[in-house]
Amino acid sequence: MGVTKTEIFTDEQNRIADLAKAFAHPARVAILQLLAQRKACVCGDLVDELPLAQATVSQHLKELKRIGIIQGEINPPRVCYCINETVWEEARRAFGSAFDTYVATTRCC
Amino acid sequence: MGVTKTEIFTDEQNRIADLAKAFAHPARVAILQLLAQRKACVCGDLVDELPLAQATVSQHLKELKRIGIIQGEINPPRVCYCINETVWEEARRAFGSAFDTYVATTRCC
DNA sequence: ATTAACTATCGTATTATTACGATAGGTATT
DNA sequence: AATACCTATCGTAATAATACGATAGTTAAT
Repeated sequence: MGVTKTEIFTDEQNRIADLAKAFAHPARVAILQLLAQRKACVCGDLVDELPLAQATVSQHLKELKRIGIIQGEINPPRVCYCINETVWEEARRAFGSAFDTYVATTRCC
Repeated sequence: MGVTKTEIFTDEQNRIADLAKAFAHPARVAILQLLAQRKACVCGDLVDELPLAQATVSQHLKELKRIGIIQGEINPPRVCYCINETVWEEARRAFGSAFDTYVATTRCC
């Protein structure tokens, strides 16, 4: 995304932006929905479910892992992915409180 | 962000991704925080608050307007921006139900 | 040992994003 | 009318993101 001067923003703002990136692509939304719905971890089944190349899915999984919202356990030759509950709750709270800062009082425009 | 095959995903998935983009950059998080906190609309004060060029702030505002989460009322020579309550609530519900689809039961990996 | 199956990574083409200076266009003030 | 002020847009450079084929590396099965 171009340059993004992260140093001029607070850690909280940068973290929220990063957590939002987890949901900022429909493929990642789909992956997170699949992982959230199935109690059992889906592994490479994700590739079958999504009309994307294996390399592309793997790339999205890598991004989600970087953010921390999912985790993978290597179980060769497969890898088992699942939601990282801690980060999931962190994201829930972060967005929750972000939305709560707006109290709909009087309109202005 | 490259190509993004939106046509292979559901409308809901694409909408969530779009709403997430509103928060997927720290500058936009900062803008939304300012607009949410102040009951009165901040206008070009945003440019003073953020250490970014006026053109850059305007570009972020345009993106937030495209998503619909903010709205601007032209009041020349100023423009008054504020949260669009409808879309704000839409986003709250969308993320809320997204997070609720995950019920922490048994771990798998 | 070969083969098959599953993933991650590399390389690369294409497109999107970010940032900013410069400019244009609007209104209010002088 | 000229000026000052505010904001949007244009043009552009730099960088990030998306997607995929090809390849490499792993383990299980033959």
